[in-house]
Amino acid sequence: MIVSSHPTLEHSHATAGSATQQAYLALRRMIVTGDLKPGEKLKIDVLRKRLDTGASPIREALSLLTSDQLVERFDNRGFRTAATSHANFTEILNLRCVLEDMALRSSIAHATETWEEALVLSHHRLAKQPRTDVEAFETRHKAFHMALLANCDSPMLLRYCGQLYDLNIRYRYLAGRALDYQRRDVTREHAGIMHAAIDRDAELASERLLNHYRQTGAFLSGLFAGGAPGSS
Amino acid sequence: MIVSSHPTLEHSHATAGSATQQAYLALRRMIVTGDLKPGEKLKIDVLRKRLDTGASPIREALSLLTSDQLVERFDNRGFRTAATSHANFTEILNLRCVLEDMALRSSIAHATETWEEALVLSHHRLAKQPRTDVEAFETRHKAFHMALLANCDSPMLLRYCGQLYDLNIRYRYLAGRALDYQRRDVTREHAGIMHAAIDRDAELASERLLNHYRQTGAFLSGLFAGGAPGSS
DNA sequence: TCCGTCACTTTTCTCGATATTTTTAGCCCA
DNA sequence: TGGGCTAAAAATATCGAGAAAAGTGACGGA
Repeated sequence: MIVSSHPTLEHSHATAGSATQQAYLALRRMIVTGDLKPGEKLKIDVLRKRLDTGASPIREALSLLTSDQLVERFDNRGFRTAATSHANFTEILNLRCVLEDMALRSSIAHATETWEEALVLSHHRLAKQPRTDVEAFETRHKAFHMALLANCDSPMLLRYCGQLYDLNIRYRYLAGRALDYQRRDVTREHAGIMHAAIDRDAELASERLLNHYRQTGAFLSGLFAGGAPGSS
Repeated sequence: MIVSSHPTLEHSHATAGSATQQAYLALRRMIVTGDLKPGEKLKIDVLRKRLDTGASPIREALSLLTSDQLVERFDNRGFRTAATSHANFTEILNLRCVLEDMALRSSIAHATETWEEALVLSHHRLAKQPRTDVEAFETRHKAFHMALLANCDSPMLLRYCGQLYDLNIRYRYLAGRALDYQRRDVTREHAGIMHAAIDRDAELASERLLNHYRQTGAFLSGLFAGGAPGSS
């Protein structure tokens, strides 16, 4: 169901998979949710004990996380989580706006009934999910946003969007519940985007989507001035 | 000097580095140049013997190559090189056009003398490099194109451009010397792009750059019809 | 006081062996 | 003949120990 940014993992909350896979998922979540802080050194041994697995799976998982730009690797000097900064946040926001705009328009251009129905479904699930369970909410939130783009004809573009989504969500976690959720009626915004998409109105849908992002973006960006998230 | 698409490797033709690093570079080149064919199964043991190293470095190198979308990983089912297809080629071309357009404009907008000089230098090196040594030529060709974008203010965007460049060059290698170099005066095209950039004429530079890409693109695309490269 | 050097500690990286999973091939039975 | 089961083979994935590299801090000379 849930589109992962990485071709390797298919299951959303699967029981097992290889040790590497489990480590990958665990580490990924730890980084995205801020459990592992930006720029933090990732010592193999520490992680090995924490996740109760061997060094090889950890090492391989970290290498894979490199794809997602959540981890950086330094030859003979180990791994660390990607740093955060205001500039980086802005970059992500800008790239998302450009790429998601493309993807959304393409998605709408190729609209099918199946896509439309999947979109409605993901929206329903999102609307029904209470905000109390933050992780569950974020999972569905991503699922909804990816469902919007899912019908686009470019898997690579989709992959980039997924990646950028996760990088962005990381900043949301870092900002903490500061922005939970400002004063906006986000639910209404989602519905608005979805309806425009269903009506095949690419122009309107895109406008609403980008607005959606830019508002959260501006808010988060403001927090930086206040010195909230970020390492450097 | 040479901007690598991967933060890990700094040296262009360094002597050593870790075994993983060496494997990464070797495998990368093998895939890009078509020595390892698209969609090919990558058996650890075979590669281990071929590169005369352990299984761990191979494994880790392959995981890293995942970042570059040159390798795909399947849990418990090993690795294979990324497949090629006409659709994929088109995707890459389109993404490149959008992203390089952004990057180039940004690069020009932030133009400095240092950047300008580095650009001129890379162009000179490219012009001086005879086409007989294909790999050396391609290295400088990439260096030139990246130099154009290098001054853009978004490292992530740059990274994507570098990745896409390599994915594209792979198709060129696959097409073989079929397009070496059609009937165009590519050298003149490069000079044209560079001069527009130096003149800070973003509009013209971008137009020339995209034209440059689209022409090669159209040509390569034509080869697909003739059933030249690609696996599926 | 400052800088370079050396030995020591910590951490990363690599190897070879073993465990687990997938794939293949053979076989039986409808 | 063909589908499904089982055993053997092949490949992947994992572990634990040892080698190599980077980091640390004390000592000695200018």
